[in-house]
Amino acid sequence: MPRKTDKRIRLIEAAKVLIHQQGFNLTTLADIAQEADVPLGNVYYYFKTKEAIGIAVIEKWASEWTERLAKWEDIADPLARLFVLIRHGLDNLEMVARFGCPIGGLCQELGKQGGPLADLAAKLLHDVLQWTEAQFRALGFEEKAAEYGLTITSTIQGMFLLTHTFKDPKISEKQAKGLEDWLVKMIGRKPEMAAVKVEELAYAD
Amino acid sequence: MPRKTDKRIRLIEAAKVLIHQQGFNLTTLADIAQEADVPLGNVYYYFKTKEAIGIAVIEKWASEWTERLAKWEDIADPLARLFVLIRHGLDNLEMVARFGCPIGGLCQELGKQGGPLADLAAKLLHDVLQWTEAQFRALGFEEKAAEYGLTITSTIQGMFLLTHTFKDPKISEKQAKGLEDWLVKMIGRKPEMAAVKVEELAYAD
DNA sequence: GTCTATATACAGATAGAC
DNA sequence: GTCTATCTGTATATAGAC
Repeated sequence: MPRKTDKRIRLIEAAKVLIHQQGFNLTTLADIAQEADVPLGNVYYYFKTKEAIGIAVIEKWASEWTERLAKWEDIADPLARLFVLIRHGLDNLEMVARFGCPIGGLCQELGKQGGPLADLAAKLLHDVLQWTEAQFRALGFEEKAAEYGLTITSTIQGMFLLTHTFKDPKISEKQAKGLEDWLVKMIGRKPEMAAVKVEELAYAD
Repeated sequence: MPRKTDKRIRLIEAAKVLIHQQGFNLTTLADIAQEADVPLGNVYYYFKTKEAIGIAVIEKWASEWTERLAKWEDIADPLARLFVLIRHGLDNLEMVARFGCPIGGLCQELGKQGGPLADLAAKLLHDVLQWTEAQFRALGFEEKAAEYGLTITSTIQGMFLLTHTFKDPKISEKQAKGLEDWLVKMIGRKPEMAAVKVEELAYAD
């Protein structure tokens, strides 16, 4: 039996996909309504404005990532956690090649416009950045944690942008390998990946 | 005496600025016409469609960068050339913090849409990428030139995205320093910057 | 070449019957 | 809660006088 929030969820999911694929400004409410199989006029019962849908979509990304990052905290080795983050980015490279990084795309597009959407999008990336910093602190880096966290996050975003621009997943594969090598060399050991369970690597749906 | 192409040039310049600041899709022909001080209807005498303006703007960026990269070829030391590229990116950090990297922004936004605009935007980044690869080859790297070129270009794009997202020029400053340190360590020496003339560092207008 | 007026299309948003 | 019909604004693009 469809619950009260059923259509709302379908609308958010449809908007999440379409905004990733087309960008926020090019995605119309009619697009979203059609993809969610909801009549256009009915959309406004669930969301007062287009911006409200944008907010809901970004909050959906935020909750997914909060959950994902929290789950990875179960991994014993902080270095292995960083490896899992990097490898997670390699799971959907075909998507990244076609449409770019969902988070990076939102930050780029909405960052220019300012307002609540820009702030929320920035918070998405900020959460990831903070998490990476925390891993470096757990590895014993106090002073350099912020810099290294920035390097990881920035490198991943850079490789995604080039992967998207040149439609070439190999770019991310090569750059990710380089990033892992950098980590191993800097920490002085390899990650304890044996203890990482498969479920913790799976892409949450 | 205003030449035949005077308005055309004003329109391209206005579009170049506005598209950087607002993105391509959010920039209207009315915006561009007003900024260039040209009546809206007259715009269509110079450009048949909005896409045609987009093409002209990207070609303008392309010619600027072609000239800039060619000028930097005059620098004797290829390592110094790479340093000049990195430091060029630090010249307009307030702009980058507000509106992101012009090239990266175009690649991100237009890459999703496909078509001629996406291809032309990708070529912008491709030209820079190729140039960086050439510098590594000039430094004696044959096999690794492609990988290192990718690393430089990708790192710069990543730091610009985070600088824009968090509105913090310090991010680029710190990451650029890290990139320079990586280069110095890898090449095994510092760049010959003494021979780099001030004019070669100046931002072409 | 220039510019006003306007055609056309479609976006976000609302009214109101059901 | 749902959905059709529609309002209103605005974007791209064109027509045609000057």
